[in-house]
Amino acid sequence: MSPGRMNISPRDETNYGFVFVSNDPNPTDDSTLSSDSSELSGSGLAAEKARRLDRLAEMRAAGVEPYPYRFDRTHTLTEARATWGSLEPGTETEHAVAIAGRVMLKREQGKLIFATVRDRDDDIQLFVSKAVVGDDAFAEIGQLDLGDWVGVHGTIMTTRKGELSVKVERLQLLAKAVRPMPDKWRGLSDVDTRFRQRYADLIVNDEARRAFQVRHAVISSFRRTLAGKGFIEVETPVLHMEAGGAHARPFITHHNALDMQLYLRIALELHLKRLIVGGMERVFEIGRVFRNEGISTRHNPEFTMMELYQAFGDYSEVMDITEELIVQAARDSIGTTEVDIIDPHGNAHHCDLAKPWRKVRMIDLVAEKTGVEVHPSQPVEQLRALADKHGVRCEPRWGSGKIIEEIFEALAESSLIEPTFVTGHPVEISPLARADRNDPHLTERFELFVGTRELANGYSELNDPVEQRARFEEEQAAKDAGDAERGTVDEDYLRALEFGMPPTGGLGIGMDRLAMLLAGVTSIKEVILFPTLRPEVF
RNA sequence: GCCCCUUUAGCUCAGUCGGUAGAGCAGCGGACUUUUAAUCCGUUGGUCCAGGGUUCGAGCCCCUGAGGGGGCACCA
Repeated sequence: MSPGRMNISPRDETNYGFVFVSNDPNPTDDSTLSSDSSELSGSGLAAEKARRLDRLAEMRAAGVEPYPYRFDRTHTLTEARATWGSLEPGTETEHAVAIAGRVMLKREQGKLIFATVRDRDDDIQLFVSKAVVGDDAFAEIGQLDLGDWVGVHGTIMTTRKGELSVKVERLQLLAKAVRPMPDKWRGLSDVDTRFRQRYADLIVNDEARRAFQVRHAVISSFRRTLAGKGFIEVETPVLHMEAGGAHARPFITHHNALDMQLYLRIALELHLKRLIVGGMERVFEIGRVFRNEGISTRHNPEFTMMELYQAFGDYSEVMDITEELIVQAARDSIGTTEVDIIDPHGNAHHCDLAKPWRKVRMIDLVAEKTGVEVHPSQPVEQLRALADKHGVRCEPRWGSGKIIEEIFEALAESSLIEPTFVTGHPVEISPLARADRNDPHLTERFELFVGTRELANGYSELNDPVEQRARFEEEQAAKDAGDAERGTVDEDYLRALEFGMPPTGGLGIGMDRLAMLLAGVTSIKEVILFPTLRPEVF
């Protein structure tokens, strides 16, 4: 123990006392009556922080900066392990390295200290010998706390048991952790804390880090695949005058200078198609959209969509792209196309995503489940009766197409475990999709379901401005009749279509849900770093 | 919005019949020159989520509320 620990200067005491009091407004228990140093003898959170802050003060008093500005490392730990990971046990080398990371574990053993240091992708053991670093440095290293960031100069070695290690010659504190780490072995399991304090979750939970690595790999895979196909990545407005392109309630916000109500976007669709009108031919955007709806294991109010639009294509081509994007993302993120799909009941279904995906019309799935042929051209009373028979509640204003969708969702959706393209949605529920070339009541549309979750949605884009206006007017009429999620007439979008949009195939993929599938997690919060939560009470 | 579950030390968790709070880790003191969730000895640490109520006595029973989780509804 260094002399300074027991005998801090008055200035340090003042400093330390201020911090302590600010963190604990009520330090009036008996232990504080004797002296400041007695605050260091407890082991509550406040006392633990106080001890660590005290160490900071000692270091500063000794002229050592505990928060230096930079550290130049020669190797990441991944690189070090790749280079020397196969050394024989008991090897000493002359290879000098400089590595950096966070102290995760510490094992003091007499005149040796072993510590495990981790950087972003790997960890390595530090081997500290009193005989090598000297008494003073050994004592200082012994003062390190779990969680501290350190930079280390040393040589590569392996221990008798074969553990790759850096034999420390010089160790520098890069940043002091003044708050104790969560449990070193069991991590952090309280989900509230995990989501609110994601930093702590990432420090101690390998699974959390892995899920976000998968998410990153999926998104970068998409960018590569799309770049290879000649798609251009664009960014379109988040603040919208009209919240169009999907059926959803928007968030409302306000611009002060323009004194104008604005909506946060609920989809990327209408702006991207304007770019197809403008001749950009192949565009995509990976962007945040916002829907003012409930929160669940599958829904976060803000989530990430990838939408793409391809001129001269139709929905069948877009289905091919969908499959290619997702299969490649699986390879790039988890190294295989074999996944265990976890259904809402928690059962795992092994599945090879690389197998061709089933394509089935929505009306055929409904017929399969009910034994009755259905079609949007049928009278609404007939379909309402069918819905009643299967316990599906209908609202009076719903037409035949909407009722078919409701029956599909109630009866068929839960059986769609393996990747399935559900196609041929009724026109009524697809205001931006082009009518089927063989059936005016259906659209050339598909939704991809995996593990009963909807992952993607695409169609042959409606490019007839007259037809689009009529569809918008139906949406507006439904909205005026009280259906808050229906759309409005977007005059600027219609003007764009009037300039002429080439035949176009479009696609939207829910990136969060795809990341869930490939990461093998059952809650969307596991793939969103900072999910929406109620405010924490401090 | 509704229903169910949950909340105990910094972290992970026990807590029996209602009798006044425990363990492991972390921390602190000590031993140890090849450990690795190091080990061993000693030791500090509690607004039992909050507020009411019942009771001689509440972590435990009752009521209300809050956070979180799951489900339903809504949706992608």
